[in-house]
Amino acid sequence: MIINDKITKEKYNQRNIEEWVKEYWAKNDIYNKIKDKSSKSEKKFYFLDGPPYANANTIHLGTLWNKVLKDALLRYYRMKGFNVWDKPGFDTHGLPIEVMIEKQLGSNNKKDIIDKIGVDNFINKCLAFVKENISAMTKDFEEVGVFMDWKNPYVTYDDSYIESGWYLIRKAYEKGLLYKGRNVLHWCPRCETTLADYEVSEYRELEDPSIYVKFKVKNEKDTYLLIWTTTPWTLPANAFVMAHPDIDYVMIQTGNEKLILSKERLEKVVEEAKIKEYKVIRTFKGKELEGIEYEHPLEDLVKAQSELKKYHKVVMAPEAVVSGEGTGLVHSAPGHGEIDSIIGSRIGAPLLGLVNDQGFMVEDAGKYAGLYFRTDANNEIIKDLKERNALLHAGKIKHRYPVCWRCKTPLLLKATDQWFIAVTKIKDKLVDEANKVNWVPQWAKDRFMNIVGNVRDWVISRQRFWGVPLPIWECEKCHHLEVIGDVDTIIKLGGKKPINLHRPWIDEVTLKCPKCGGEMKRVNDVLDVWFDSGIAFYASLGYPKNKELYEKLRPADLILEGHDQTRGWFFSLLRSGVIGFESSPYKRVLLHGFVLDEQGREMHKSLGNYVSFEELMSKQSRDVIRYYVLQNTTWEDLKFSWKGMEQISRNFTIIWNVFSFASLYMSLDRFDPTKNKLNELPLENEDKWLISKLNIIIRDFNKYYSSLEVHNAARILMNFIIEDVSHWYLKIIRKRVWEDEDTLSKRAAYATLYHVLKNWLILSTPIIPYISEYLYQNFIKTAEPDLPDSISLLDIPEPEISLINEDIEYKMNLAKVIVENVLSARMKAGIKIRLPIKSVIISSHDNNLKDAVKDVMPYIKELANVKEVQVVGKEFFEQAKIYKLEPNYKELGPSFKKYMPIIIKEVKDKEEEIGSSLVREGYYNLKINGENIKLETKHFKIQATYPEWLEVTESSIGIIAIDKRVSEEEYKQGTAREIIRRIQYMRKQMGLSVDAYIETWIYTDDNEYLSTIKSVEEYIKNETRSKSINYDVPPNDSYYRDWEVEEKRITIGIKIKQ
RNA sequence: GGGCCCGUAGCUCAGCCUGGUGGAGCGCUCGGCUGAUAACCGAGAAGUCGGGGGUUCGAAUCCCCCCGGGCCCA
Repeated sequence: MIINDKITKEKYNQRNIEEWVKEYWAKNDIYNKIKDKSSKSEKKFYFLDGPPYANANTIHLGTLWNKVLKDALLRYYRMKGFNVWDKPGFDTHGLPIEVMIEKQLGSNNKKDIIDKIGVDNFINKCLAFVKENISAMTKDFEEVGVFMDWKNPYVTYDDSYIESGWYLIRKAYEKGLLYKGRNVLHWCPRCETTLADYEVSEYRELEDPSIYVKFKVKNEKDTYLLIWTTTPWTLPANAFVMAHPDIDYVMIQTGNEKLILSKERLEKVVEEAKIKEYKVIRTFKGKELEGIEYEHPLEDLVKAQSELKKYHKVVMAPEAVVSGEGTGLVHSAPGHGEIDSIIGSRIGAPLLGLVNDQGFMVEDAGKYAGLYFRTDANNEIIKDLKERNALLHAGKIKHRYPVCWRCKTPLLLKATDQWFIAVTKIKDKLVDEANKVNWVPQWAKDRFMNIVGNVRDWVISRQRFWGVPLPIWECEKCHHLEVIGDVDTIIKLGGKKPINLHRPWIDEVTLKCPKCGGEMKRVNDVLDVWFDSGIAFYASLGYPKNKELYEKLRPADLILEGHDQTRGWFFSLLRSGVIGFESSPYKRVLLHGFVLDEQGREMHKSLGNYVSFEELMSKQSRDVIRYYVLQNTTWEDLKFSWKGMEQISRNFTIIWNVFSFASLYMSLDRFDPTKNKLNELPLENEDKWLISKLNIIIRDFNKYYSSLEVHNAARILMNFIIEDVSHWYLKIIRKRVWEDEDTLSKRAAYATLYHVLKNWLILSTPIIPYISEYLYQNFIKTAEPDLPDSISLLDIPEPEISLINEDIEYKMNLAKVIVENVLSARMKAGIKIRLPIKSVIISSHDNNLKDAVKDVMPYIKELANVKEVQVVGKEFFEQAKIYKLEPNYKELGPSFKKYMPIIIKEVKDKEEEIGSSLVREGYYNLKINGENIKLETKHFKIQATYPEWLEVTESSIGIIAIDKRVSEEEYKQGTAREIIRRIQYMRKQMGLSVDAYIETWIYTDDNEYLSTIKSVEEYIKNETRSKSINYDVPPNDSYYRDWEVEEKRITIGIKIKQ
């Protein structure tokens, strides 16, 4: 079929295009057609989607980038003939969602959930909330053209998913990795749950007491250990004092008391405590303090102290003593400090905590029982210390203090019983498996290996509700434990399958103890939410219920997420993979960056720099957004800029114009691509050149995709259509295309352009699928109706290496250089392009130039308006008078190394002499310290001043000059072009179609000028499709206007000629 | 405090691996072109290549230290 002119007639509007395409895809079920095609392939491609957290009803720009990048890759792999697994996922459990629902329901703590709201009600609310969010987020993803299996996403709240989770816990148990332990961990007293290390991510500037407390040394009169703390509430749980064996300590006398503290801190402490007079009695190493016993100032007020008393000694703990703060003596409460607990267990001190789950002091805290830790307990303790003369000084300190990442409540450290997986035991295997993974970019691997090398045991239990229930049942009688791997086992052990595997329903399931026959109840905890997404690699495929699918697809061929997921998802996947399957669940990882604001700061609603998905979509079109995020270097952060997108949107106009140009002329000439095959037509050099370029693009595009450099693929794609096709090729073929007659040359140009545009469109599909589908449907497919229903059903082309033509590349590049230089010389000389240049003179070191120029003459003629090009020997420019030299360090350096500074100086001093010798002889002998140094032309860039009639420019190929002298003949032609341009302009103003014929009137009272015009009448007639030219005042019914051309007044009139 | 990434023109970024006179696009000023023109071409202004030190005849590039931003951890 012939090409129609739909694209030409249409006014370009990207948004309308996208709406049309969106509708087209929906109506014609394109996604499923693509899936059908892809699923027939034997080449598997298991892509695993990192599930976004379903806690909002819209997506962030980062999430958008994430999915668009995934889409750009999946579309590519499908078009490469892979059977692509594209199930998206959503992460749905966890504390953040619980907290949001709590806020919604006005709950303040766990007790409210249990007593007022009801756990079943609460869970149902959480479920409804995430379901709504999932459908809203899905809509957003679809809105930017993400083709994934949205009808069948995996969601972590599904019973089947939960059961898959149990499988891993059971596996860990079977391998002896699951254990219950008592550890000091961060605890949120509002959420009443422990937080894993990585959840302690938020800090606030908070004010705390900063107190210096005196611990009396036993059996020494008026002698005290001086300790410093910002957490007075931990003092009741004090067990011992830590000191550094190698640093210097001092004993000072102040008043009638002796204080012991570190030498380094003495000055600071004295100043802060406002001690006026003191004397250093003795200086000694910390080692000497080891074993010194002390009396705790609150001993009698705290019940627990009767137990802790026996540990009241100074213990050596270099790892716990920071030299820059405090007093060098650190009070230690093993139940409330991480390092404290480690040192404590070394000396056998118990992990005794005195704060309950809600943050209040417990019974064992004696006098302080019932007080909230950071407020009332602190105050009361400080008061008592003061009364007992145990307080040297009480000040305030503002410091970064960890708060709960969801509810912002200040955290505390507290010893609790939790379930762990002993990841440290499988560290070697983790490292081995991690090493097999291919990372893009490379450096991400170093980062990851560093993380893997520092693993700690994984606290999997959380004391919450909305999560995968921990599948552990304990016998009330004999304390036997059963770790359940699936629902069948529940039934086998006498339990009933609940209507839903979540709490509270699962809590009601009791089992019969196989050991003693007693009743077994489930441990109340749920699993860390990181557990959920970490098992996605098999759980999203229904394993182990359905073993086949995972066995077929494993391992994932590609995962890709933001660089924050290095420690997050990438790591938890690996961990689960090794625990459950002894192998890494993925082969390849691609990192992408974050979306930051224009200044490179994080986007926050509170900072006012936040751009929402909605705002973005209301201001920009989908393809522009897609291209904008995809062209950014994938693993670097994206500084979001409206202007940047605006720029890209302008490039889209050019894309459109290219197709519009093609459609205009091809339709006018009734060009049929199916009947005009590229290999049957006589291609001109420029055609061969463009096809060569195209094949380079195809080659590189595939290369970039295979190394996951989508940004480079996107960049070369745009660069090609703009620079090579629009700016260069279309300009060159204009003359051929304007021909009225049906020539083979014209057809060759059309066939070339059609071939290139079609292939370009196919390549661009994964990146900008809307415009490419639209142009495919309305430009390609109208001409080739037998093609499939969507451009996405075509294959990504393979490069035809034999068509990559270096010779033509070289020549075309030569033409570009010459044209650019001629234009530049014209500019300097003030000669308009309409005025032909008689002669261009080139002197080059390139010996092939003379022949090459012949081949590219047409381009130079056409684009630079030049009559002839002379390639001359370098002697031609010897007429020049003055030579200026610029050293070419790249050449000079390697040749002369150490002599460089002297050479540079000599060259400056004897510039003209050296210059003219270089030009005339080709070399110059420079004597330095009696040594002869031969300078050659290649060592310098030579500049010269030339005669008046020459305008000279320098280029990479040599000297390019134009002859500025304008003869009669050139003047005539220039005049013709002046007139032509104005007539063309008027034609356009009138809205005439390009092939319409006109009648033309030209009137001027300058007779000399008129005769010039008359002498080029034929040329003007031809170019403007004028049937005749009348040298008279235009009639009133013509379209006419006055012009001033080179200071001459002229009236031109035109009228359509039927 | 530690690990990794980033810092180049007013803006967005390439160049860095493999050292050789600092680039592109946009924006600005001036000039030109014109039958795909919201396009295009040319010229100009604009840079301590984050700062300092080192290696080298020569450093944006390699090495060390520091500063700012990001991510992850402590």
